[in-house]
Amino acid sequence: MAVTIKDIAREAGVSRGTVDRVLHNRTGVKPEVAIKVREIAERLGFFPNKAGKALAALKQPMTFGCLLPSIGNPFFDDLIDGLRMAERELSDFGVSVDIMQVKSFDTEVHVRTINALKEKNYTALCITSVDVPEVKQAIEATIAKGIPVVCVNTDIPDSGRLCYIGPDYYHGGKTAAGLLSMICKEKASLLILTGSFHIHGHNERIKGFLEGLEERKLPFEVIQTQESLDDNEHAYAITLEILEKNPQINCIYVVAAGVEGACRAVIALNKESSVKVVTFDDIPTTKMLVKQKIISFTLCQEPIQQGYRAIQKLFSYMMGNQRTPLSDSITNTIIKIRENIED
Amino acid sequence: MAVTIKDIAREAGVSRGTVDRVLHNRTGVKPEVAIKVREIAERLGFFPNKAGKALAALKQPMTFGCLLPSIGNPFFDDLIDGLRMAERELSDFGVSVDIMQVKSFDTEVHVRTINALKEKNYTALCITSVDVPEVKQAIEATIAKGIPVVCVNTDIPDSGRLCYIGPDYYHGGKTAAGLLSMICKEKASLLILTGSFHIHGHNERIKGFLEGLEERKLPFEVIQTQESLDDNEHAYAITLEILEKNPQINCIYVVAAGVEGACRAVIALNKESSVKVVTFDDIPTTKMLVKQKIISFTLCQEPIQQGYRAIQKLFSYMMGNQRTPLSDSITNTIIKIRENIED
DNA sequence: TTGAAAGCGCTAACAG
DNA sequence: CTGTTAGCGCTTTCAA
Repeated sequence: MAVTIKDIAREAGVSRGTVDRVLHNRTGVKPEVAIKVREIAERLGFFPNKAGKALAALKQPMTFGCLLPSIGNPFFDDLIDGLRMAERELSDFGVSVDIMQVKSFDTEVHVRTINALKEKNYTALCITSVDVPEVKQAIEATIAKGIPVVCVNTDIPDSGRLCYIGPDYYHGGKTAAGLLSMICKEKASLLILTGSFHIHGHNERIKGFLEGLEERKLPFEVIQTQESLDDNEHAYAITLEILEKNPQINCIYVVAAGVEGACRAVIALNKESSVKVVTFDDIPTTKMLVKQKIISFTLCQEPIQQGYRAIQKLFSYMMGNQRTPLSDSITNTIIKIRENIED
Repeated sequence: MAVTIKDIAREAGVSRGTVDRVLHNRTGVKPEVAIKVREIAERLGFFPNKAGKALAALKQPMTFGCLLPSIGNPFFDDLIDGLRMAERELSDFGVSVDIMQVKSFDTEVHVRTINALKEKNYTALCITSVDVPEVKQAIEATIAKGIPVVCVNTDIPDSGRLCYIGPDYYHGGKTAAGLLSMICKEKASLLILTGSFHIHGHNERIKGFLEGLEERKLPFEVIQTQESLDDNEHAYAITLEILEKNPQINCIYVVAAGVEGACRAVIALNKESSVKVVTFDDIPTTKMLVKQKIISFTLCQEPIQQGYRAIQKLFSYMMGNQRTPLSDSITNTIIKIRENIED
């Protein structure tokens, strides 16, 4: 049986209450007693029991607030599933999760929402936002109020956030390049479809991709790089136009949303077999297109894990002594082809 | 706050002890009272609180016994990491894990070990063994003694095991075929290296592979299928010989261990660029060979998850009412190439 | 500055 | 057949 707070109390000749006070760095303990208790705890290798702690914590249940730019973006469905899964698993420990969904990555909307969440006195926040100064400030203010924040899916460095949980976008791009150069024997003439030139993750995916192609020594030429603005109709229109004007294009690299639109253009031009499409994530339409072999492969980022781990991390942080910093959690780059797309 | 046993007791006008008895189907409760309590529990949507349960359970700690044919097989290192990870996470709930490692899949050794584990009165067992009648009987005897069993990595159906946690071998083979047909433009002349013709999983990987190639319409010819007996030296020798005799071979499909040996032969014959090697799992030597591009890709089966989930499943089964059967947990087929092999 | 006690939800042992 | 009680480990409150 592990060592308990009682053991420490007995050993130190004090009461359990005093030990608890010391262990939580609360005031009102004679310094010499505190030192002695700490020494004994250390020596005995004390580690607080989760079950006992959780049970006592039930009296002060915790609620985590989330901000997700998920409206109209099916990618987040899986991430939300992960959040809910963690909530379910931790509900017996008094945890609940509130999700605030917004549409788009508009800075003003995000700042307003973060401030609203701050006022609601959540135990902690879990957010997916944009790396701009205004948002950073809103996060700093939240943390200053004593509400810890984690970033999920998109990092906002230097904001004071506890940690980042999400993919390594650069690495995803590089993996795309690796696989493409395995399936592509001729020179690659590329159409790159990004979501927005202002989103860091999208840029990283392009950078990793191009550097990866060079590393693999696949000859290539970027014919054009365009923004889809995460909109299928727009993606369809520009893909159609560019493919028509540049018949030499044999590969489309879709960095963000707009996958279905781009593929629709490929199909409309009867280029399913001459143009390879490489994408990210596996929202339902993407899955279908992989199964139909319109998309050669798609790279996923474990969205369920992202949601799940974010909540688990916050929980363990709140349950811990709140002084141990959390480490980042980078999700894997998962290659999906027709055969394993339904995994 | 969720509904507790106390709420039910009050509502039913009985004591907490009685409610507990009913909920655990223990004897000594007047049938009509039992019915009433059950009805109220149902109506209130009662679900026992994990933390409370765990705390009480500390008085009767549980120990799970494991059997793994892991000696000399680095694949199991990751699986063991998963077991230990779960043990660590659940240690506060009184869980500990004993691992019994054996060498090889020898039936007699396995039966003897299972019987030994049975006598040690573990709370439950978690085993990787062979699907043969003798082992099946040993498992049945263990279960008859009241010790539940789960199968990890390799299923033993109809043995009464609670559930299977591991890969879908057939599906792994099919995925290998899918990817191979994407990177291979000419007819595939195959050397298939299996571990043993008597291991079901290995056969499934071959079956899935061949059927997958047909589905993808990649022309192919199996030049030879040989047993490596999971031994690198043996794999080296036969690969060397077969490659020399059949220079048309352009693809080696390694279903089990012996990867390093097979690759050594490819290197010895300077065939790194003319022969594609496709393997399973990512033990250290395999990782290295993927990085060196000797192996085109390797298919992994989430070994850490296998160990982790096995223990978690046993725990939740023992903590639950022990009447809800466990569902199988099929791990994903993870494609790894040079770029994501270190994920 | 400290100790004692109550209680989180559940289980088990003991009385009746 | 059923109620009472004690206790798992920890936190918090009240009292001293």
